[in-house]
Amino acid sequence: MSVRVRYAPSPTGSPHVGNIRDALFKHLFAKHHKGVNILRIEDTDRTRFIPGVEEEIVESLNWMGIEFQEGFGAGGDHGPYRQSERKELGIYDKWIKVLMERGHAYKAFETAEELDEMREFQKINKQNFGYFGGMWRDATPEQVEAAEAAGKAFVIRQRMPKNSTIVIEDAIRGRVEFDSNTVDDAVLINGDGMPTYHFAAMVDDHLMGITHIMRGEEWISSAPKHAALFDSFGWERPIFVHCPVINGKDGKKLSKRHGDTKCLDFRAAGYLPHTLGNFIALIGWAPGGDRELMTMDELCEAFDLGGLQPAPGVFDMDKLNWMNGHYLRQLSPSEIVTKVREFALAESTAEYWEREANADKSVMPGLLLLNSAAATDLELVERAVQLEQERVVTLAEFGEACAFFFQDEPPFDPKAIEKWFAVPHARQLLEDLVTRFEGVVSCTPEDCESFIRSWAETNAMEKIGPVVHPTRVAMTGKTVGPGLFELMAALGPARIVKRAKRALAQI
RNA sequence: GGUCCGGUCGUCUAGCGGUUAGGAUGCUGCCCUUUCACGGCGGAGGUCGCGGGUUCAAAUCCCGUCCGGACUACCA
Repeated sequence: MSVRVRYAPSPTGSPHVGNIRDALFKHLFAKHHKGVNILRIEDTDRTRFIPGVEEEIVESLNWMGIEFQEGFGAGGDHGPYRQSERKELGIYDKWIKVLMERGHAYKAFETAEELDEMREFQKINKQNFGYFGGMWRDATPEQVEAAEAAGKAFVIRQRMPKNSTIVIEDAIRGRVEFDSNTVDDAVLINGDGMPTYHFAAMVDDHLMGITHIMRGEEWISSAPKHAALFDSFGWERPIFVHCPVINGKDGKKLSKRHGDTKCLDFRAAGYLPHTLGNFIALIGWAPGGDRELMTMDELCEAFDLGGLQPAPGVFDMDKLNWMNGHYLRQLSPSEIVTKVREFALAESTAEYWEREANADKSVMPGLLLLNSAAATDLELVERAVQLEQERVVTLAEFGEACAFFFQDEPPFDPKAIEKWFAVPHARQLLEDLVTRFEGVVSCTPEDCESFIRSWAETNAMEKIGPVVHPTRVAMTGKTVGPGLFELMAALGPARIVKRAKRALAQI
């Protein structure tokens, strides 16, 4: 039988890296087995629905290259793939009726207040929390009829079997046993007639032929409810795969205080989708051996349940940065220029960098400058990008890193001036620089190098450092950056002269 | 309170009864070198949570214990 898995997000918030990793695992698993990955929207709780999130889910998934062969936005024979629509079609009504008829579900008429009281009582008396039958599990048909006749609101609860052991075979953890008496009677249909996750997801998983229920480990404790549901219907249980979650550096659940966690924020921050994918695939899963840097195809090829980790992992930004720098270095300058330009122009990029949290970083001006420079002098931009790509970690950094190439008057770092324009030979050096390149049409890195070296030699300098540094400050305003000769050649004689003259005014 | 899950360098992990416990990242030293990076070569960092067993032999198997986490909603 071919593998069928589903990614079933709830449109209550933009997907964070944990959600996306969940989706990635399913994509890899489905691809590996040439199976089907299904996208299903779990929007049964209308009160928590946030407009626009469905779009963000799709956008995140598309950006990451996570594919669906079936489901929301992809079509298929098991639709609709939005649970609210399935509810309208009466799918859940039909199946809850079956459950009721078989005695595996019952109506419960407690009010919210009564339930609160019950929980309070349980807490005070140190009893197990939860609804284990209440007033209605064993109510007589007459009592139920009377309550209905009185127009009381009700929910439909699962009648968990008593005094039995429910065994879950988890693909990662193996056999997990539960005493059914410790599992409460979950609400299957709420007071509005909407199915809850416990019911809708399991019915859909069966109807959609899901073979593996892959989900976060936070679901382990409700697995017995789900298993019991499948048993009650007489359906074959899918294989449960409870994946480890991703935590923040402090070992706690990922949240805003860990910085960016939304998938799309990583895009806006300048990370490559493949970096994020490769990186998060390795949290909670390993291909065995020492493999780390892998293409999407390699990940698909290598992915198996056996490599899944039982313990939660921590999201390590340092390693993400390293990996992004690595992949950035593998791109050609023209590929990078294209990416940076798209990146600079994307609305989400500006939105991200204008946020208060990023107010201290000036990223957009450089990005925009690079973009407009590319329109007039693509060659310069490509050379600039090529020279900077080995010292940059994200797309966002290219703007600022390359800025001095395109600025008419790149700002001087005061400390750089202090240090290198104060040397006794600075003036003469810059004047000679002007003389050498004035009126020259073009120059190669070799031309620049020979100028610097011979200048050092004729001025009896043992090393070229004292010649290079003042020149660098004159050319870029900074003390750090690409190799001087390459950078000068990219700038060209005209700019070299102009900048040398400008620097002379600073001495 | 209850149920369940988890535990190898700071972090991600390899390991599946016999290894000097390996790799990556981060930190760090050296080399390269015009700076910063990149790259190359080293180093520090793990009593495999702890305590018992089983075994000639345990990170690997068993038990206990501690610590961490999840769930315990008419949310997912």
